Amino acid sequence: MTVTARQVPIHPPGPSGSPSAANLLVMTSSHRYLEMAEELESELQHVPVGSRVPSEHALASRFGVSRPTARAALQELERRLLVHRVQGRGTFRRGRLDYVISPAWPPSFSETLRRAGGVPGVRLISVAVRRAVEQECRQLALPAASAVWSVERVFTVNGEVAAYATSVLPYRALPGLDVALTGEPSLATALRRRYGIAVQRLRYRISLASPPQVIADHLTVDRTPTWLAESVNRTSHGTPIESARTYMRADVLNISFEMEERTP
Amino acid sequence: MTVTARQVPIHPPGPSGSPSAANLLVMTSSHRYLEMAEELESELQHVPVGSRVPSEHALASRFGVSRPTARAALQELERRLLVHRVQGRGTFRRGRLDYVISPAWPPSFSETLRRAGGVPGVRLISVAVRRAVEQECRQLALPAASAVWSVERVFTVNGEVAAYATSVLPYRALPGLDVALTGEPSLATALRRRYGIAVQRLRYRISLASPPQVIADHLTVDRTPTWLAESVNRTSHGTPIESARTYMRADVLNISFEMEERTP
DNA sequence: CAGTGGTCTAGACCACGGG
DNA sequence: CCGTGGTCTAGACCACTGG
Repeated sequence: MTVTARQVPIHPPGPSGSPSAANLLVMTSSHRYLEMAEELESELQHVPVGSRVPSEHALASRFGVSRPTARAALQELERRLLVHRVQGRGTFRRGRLDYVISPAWPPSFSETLRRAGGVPGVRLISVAVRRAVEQECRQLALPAASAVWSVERVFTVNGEVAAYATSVLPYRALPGLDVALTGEPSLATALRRRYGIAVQRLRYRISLASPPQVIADHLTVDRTPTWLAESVNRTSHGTPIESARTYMRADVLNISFEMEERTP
Repeated sequence: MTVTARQVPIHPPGPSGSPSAANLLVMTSSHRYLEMAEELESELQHVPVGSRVPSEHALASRFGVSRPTARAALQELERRLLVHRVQGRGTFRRGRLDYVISPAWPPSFSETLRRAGGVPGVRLISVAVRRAVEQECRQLALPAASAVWSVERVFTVNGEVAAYATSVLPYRALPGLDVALTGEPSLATALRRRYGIAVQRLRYRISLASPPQVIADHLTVDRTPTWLAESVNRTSHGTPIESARTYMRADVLNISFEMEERTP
């Protein structure tokens, strides 16, 4: 059985207009900016990441439309995650990195990014001690209201902000974590070097969410949806050691989440 | 909820404005549509899903802005997945369903949706037999160029199109699948009733992608990014039985992907 | 300083849905 | 039929980046 190739009725059959050409013009003229987007998208296929894309003004005159229309076309390409726009600088070809999460690989942002061919960076925003809330105690298998480290970090890839994470770790088990982190902002590395702990994934849950304003500011984006990963990591002995919430820009990273093969 | 309320500042703050007040106006007036979006977002928190949201025209007069500006505010809310707009009908509050994928649960779209509190529907688009490409043979553990069923389906939730899937299954193992599916569009149910096969997840990979135009048409959306799930299911004996590619609307479903707990 | 994108106006016509 | 959202124009001013 085939797909039937449903006959689509002609669109607005203009008043006795000339046959096909007229129909084509009518159809197209009401979606001019989408046509432009299609045309530009196909041209962009062969353009290297980071290249400059013509300006709104240039496109307006090339396609013979007003600037708002040319702008709409570029915004459409931005929604499709194909380009990246910066006020005062221009529009540029964008490429996303494939960030693969798998139970088989260690839970390090930097490691995962390097694997994807990116140059990772970490910036420590804050380290603080506070009492854990109920959910955090449950996830880390701690007594109620235990003291925990709260670590706030921003991650970059190829110089661009890509993610924001808040991690919560048990305080007693990790004395001097604040000092350890100021010299070595990679949490996985700090845990290994300072405490001999090799972290592994325990739980991971990912979804798509519109970030709160505060976090959107850290990510230097508007509040369009981003990845939200909620994770718990453990030591090689099975003890939960870190609970994290990570927001990741969907226009920079294409998260690809792989499920472990079940042993049959 | 009444309209107006909020005293809206006078618009064009003419030259020689008053000092600090003027500064405030300048700051705000350059992000008027975002201010509107913030205000509307907070109002929308308490609005039930499906409710009508004021029209562009109404908002323009309420906030004292032009229609394009009011429109920009509503589009911002749409990007944040808070509202849903239909030409000729209006703007409505949107709610996403939490679609949870976990190795522990059976790989049935309908089942998963019911679990999330939605009313699922399936529409069969096509069933066909063809030769498998190399990758499909590998995933299904079949000899090269084996015959396979290719099944195309569209899924709805609460009457709205939510997903589009193409499944590939071995032909020899499933005689008469086309007939079985015309009466029972749920693949999991058909496999169980007709062949006594209980499918389970084997592999699952999820990411975010801009769908091809053909699939965007099936989903009745523009080409904004959607979820793309690539999955392989197996029988209870471990034999791969289905390989699928599923596009799911991110504005309808919030996919939440859970990793199995590793046995320590 | 020129060029870029970001915002905004005040209109216009169209396609669509429902009464 | 009217009201909705979808598209478009031809301008305007602003904020930001870079040389």
